[in-house]
Amino acid sequence: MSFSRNTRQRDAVRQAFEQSDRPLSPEEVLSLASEFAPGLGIATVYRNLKGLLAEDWLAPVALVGDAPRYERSGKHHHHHFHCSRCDKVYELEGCPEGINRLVPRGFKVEAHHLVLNGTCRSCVRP
Amino acid sequence: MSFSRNTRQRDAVRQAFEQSDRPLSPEEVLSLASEFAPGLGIATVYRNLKGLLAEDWLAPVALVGDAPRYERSGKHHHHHFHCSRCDKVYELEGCPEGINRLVPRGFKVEAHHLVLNGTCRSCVRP
DNA sequence: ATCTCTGCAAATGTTTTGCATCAGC
DNA sequence: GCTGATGCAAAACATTTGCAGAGAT
Repeated sequence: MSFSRNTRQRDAVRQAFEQSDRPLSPEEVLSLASEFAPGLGIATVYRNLKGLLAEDWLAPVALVGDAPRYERSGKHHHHHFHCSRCDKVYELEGCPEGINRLVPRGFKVEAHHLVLNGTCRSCVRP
Repeated sequence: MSFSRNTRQRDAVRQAFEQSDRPLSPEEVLSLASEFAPGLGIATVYRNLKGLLAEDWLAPVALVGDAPRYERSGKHHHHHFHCSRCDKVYELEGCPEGINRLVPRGFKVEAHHLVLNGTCRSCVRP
């Protein structure tokens, strides 16, 4: 095992996520974290994303037809809403019942991811 | 509007999906469809995937930490299980209750996607 | 005969890696 | 001072596009 050093850049990436209430793409992380660590490079963003995913500080969010986003893990359990008009991703509270009923015998479930697609409030009434 | 011609290659791509009971990646499509259309190029696969998505013959499946897959749309409503050991994607019957309860007021839901992650039966007992 | 589709190769866009240097510890 | 982390540039992938020629209608 190796330790991770606490660099200015890694802190900046973490801050980007702490300050944001929605999942971020690598480019968004670069632009947000650059304020705290000027000169930050995209390669460093990717390296830190990978590291923070490995230590489970971040979790990936998969979206249909769009690049993956990342968000702080360890929050309370929640799901997502992906607006097809503005592409924003919102967090949803709660979790539907009966997910375990879908699991075939012999399969072992460790996690689940639910994404609702549609139009968000801002886009419905502009 | 323009019409799509019925080429050997397009048929081959469609056949790949008809013969498969699970979502496919572009590379998998290339290798399966090549049997019906020798010499098939990856660019043609991508062009046909795009076309078949546009005419709603195919639907994309987003996976956490893995490239997107595609499957025939128009099947009965179902969800997916993604095995983190062998990376296969299975179809699940049924749909959990109460998804609409998660939707904030003013949001309009058009679709939802649920993916369970874990270990499939073949990988649990090898 | 027309005009779309194909294969190839080049172009793009995204993510990863090699390497010299920098900076935490 | 040691060693992991960074920035840059190049490399590796994945996907898209331009173009000349093949093939569907």
